[in-house]
Amino acid sequence: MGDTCVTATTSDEGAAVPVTIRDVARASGVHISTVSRTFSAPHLVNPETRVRVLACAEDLGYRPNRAARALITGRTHNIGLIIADIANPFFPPLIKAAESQARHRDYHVFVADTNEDPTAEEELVHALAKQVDGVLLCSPRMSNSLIEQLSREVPLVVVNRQVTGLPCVLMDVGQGARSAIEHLVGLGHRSIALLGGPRSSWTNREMRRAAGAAARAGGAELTMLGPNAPTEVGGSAVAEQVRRSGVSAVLAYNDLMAIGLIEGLDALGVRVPQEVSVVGVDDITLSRLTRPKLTTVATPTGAAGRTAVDMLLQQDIESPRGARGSGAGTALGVRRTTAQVMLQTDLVIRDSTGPGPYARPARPLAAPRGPGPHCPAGPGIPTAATGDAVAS
Amino acid sequence: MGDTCVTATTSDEGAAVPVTIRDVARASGVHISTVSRTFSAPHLVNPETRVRVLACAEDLGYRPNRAARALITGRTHNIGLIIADIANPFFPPLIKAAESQARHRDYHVFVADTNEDPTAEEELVHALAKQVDGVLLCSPRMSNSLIEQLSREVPLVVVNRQVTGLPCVLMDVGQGARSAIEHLVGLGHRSIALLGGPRSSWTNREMRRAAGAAARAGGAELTMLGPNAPTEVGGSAVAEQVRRSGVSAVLAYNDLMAIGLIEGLDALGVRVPQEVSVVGVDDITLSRLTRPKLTTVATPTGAAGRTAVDMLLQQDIESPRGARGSGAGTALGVRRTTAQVMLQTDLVIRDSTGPGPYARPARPLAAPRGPGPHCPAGPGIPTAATGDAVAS
DNA sequence: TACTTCATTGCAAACCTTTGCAGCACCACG
DNA sequence: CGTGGTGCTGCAAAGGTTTGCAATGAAGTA
Repeated sequence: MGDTCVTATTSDEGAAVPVTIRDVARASGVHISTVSRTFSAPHLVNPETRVRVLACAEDLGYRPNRAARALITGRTHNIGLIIADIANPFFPPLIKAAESQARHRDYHVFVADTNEDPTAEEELVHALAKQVDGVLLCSPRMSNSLIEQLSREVPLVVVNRQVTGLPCVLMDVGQGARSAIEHLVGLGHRSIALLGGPRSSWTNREMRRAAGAAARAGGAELTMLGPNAPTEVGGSAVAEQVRRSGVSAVLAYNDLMAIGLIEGLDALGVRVPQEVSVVGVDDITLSRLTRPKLTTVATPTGAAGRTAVDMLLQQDIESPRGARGSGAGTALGVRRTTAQVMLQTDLVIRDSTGPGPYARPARPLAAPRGPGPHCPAGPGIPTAATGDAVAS
Repeated sequence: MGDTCVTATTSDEGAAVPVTIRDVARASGVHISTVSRTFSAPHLVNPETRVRVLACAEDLGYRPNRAARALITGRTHNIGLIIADIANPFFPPLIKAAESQARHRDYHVFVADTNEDPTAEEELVHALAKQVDGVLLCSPRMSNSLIEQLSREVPLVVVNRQVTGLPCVLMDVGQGARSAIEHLVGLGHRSIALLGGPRSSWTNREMRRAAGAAARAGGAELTMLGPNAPTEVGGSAVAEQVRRSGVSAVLAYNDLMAIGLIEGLDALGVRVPQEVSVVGVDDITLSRLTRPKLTTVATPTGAAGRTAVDMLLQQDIESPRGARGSGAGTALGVRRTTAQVMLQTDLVIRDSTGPGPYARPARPLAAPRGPGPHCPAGPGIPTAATGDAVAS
């Protein structure tokens, strides 16, 4: 085992004797149903008995078995959160917001990472299906039809993807891409590259569409580069290609790629923003820490997490899953309400964009460092919509 | 709802009719037990029947209910992973390694974030207890005694904390802190600060101990600063204090704090490493992206994740939890094997450390930028021990 | 006093699956 | 022909909980 130091000891330890509702019933001299009610419907049991039962439960260290409860009620009070890549700093704020929102409603969140792998996504939905009351699918890479199919197995809310008939939380990256392109055109750039992300990404398609339109409108030429891995190395890998293409500005699929690209250009001796301007998307905290600080399209990730949880729980509550009456009954479809909410994005101008070759020298060659003229006050907090606005 | 755009539609959709083993049995004309065996013990059922059952199952879209199965077998094939802060880039590599290792052994991983909150930690262990076969506790903030108590409820493996009697995966931050101090002393620093992390962190205590000893041995004075939040803002918040203290070098609890500190010093006009040298711990990817690149103690996070999963599964397999015989039987303790493994750390020298006031001018004042003289080849890949070495 | 109402509790079925045991048919062997 | 074995299947209990229904007793009402 080489360098690793291992010490091992064997010990007799109190085995995990699972204490059940039955033990508590025996100890407190009541029927198990009374114990059950003490926990799940306290108003139905005599205060005296209640305290006695609670005391015994406390004493024995009893904890209700949520799995067994779920078997009957059909509600686990868990929600699943499937994430394309935990290592992408875009997601943690979303995860935390979702967890906090869920906690307020007495739900727990189980996060799972798919490594951007569609197969893992599908498998995880199946694995989670019976253990959670619903699943949040964040930036899924699988096909729309598969998502629809899976949604029949477990309630789904999709984030960063539009699937008709399913509740979706979207961020207006179209608007964001447009603002970015307009910003660049305004700075005097006429030859711009769009650094694409994963092919199966909805965000990617939206950006292409919107950026293309905005470039046409602004009289600029837009070169599409990609698809690429949405990571730092994905960005640095195309630095050479960017240089050869001769563009003076780049809009990247996300901040990670933008940062990677800047690194790559730096290694090639290309200066940002003096020779090439770079814009990212997401406004991850990292984008404030690199030099130059990154101009980027801020996405309201926290609001997205909260909204998604709200939508899931709302949809979930109105149609309990474990319909008691089995077989013979009406197998009619449930009238289900689906909503799509679109959250605003905001361009945050920092130091990675500067004047391009066609910049009007109206003002005496503004210093490329420092906040651009458009820069709003402060670090650019997006006007994130609060997540509680879900139409019925 | 202000800026948010919401569209809502109502649709009739196929309800999630849960198809059970019974439906499959009816459809294929066999008893439910045969269906069960088709999935969990295929060799016991006639090949012909098997294909028929499988066809029906496929047809009906049957998926075994893992929760119900767990109720009987006592095994969920899930493992829980409780993380102090998902947003800390230290954790994602650990999470991914754990997930990959678990997947190889046909387990799923549920991640939960506690926001560095001990209460949330305890609550999550309880919530997970019956839904997983074991829990990995990463950098826990609760007390040792509480951890021991919880370990009676569900098998636990602790990462980044030493708890006697429990399996632990540790990283040798003591050694790391020593190397860092020796590195600084060697550069001619005699007045060094230790930027502490959370008070309840085992790593924090280890670092204090080891750094203190190393400083004494090297004839340097060590100032303890903290406790602080183990984040970027936690680091930048003490920049002023660091400047006032007059030290020429700082060892930070982790990279995030180190980076925050550098930011803060930069804002104060203090240059790193010319005026103050800074060393971090963890070697997160970010530490290669900031300027100056961070000198840091690399911790083998991936190996830690893999090892922890291995230890949990090993401990788990040898003592199945759902002991069939209930009450009357022997309530003796199970003979349980616990091991502690210590993984190596490695100092990676980059650009945030330079000569101190007592540097020997042996060589003509080396340029402070660029890799230091000790820098090994490449980006400093730590010689991480592979995680499969767990003694029994 | 007789009847209704209410609060509290017990009973037992149900949720979905696994699994020890037993039954059955069939074959081979002596 | 009897015996034993084998391969497959069914039966029913078990796992921990919830919940509709019924039973009990007490209090209130006429």
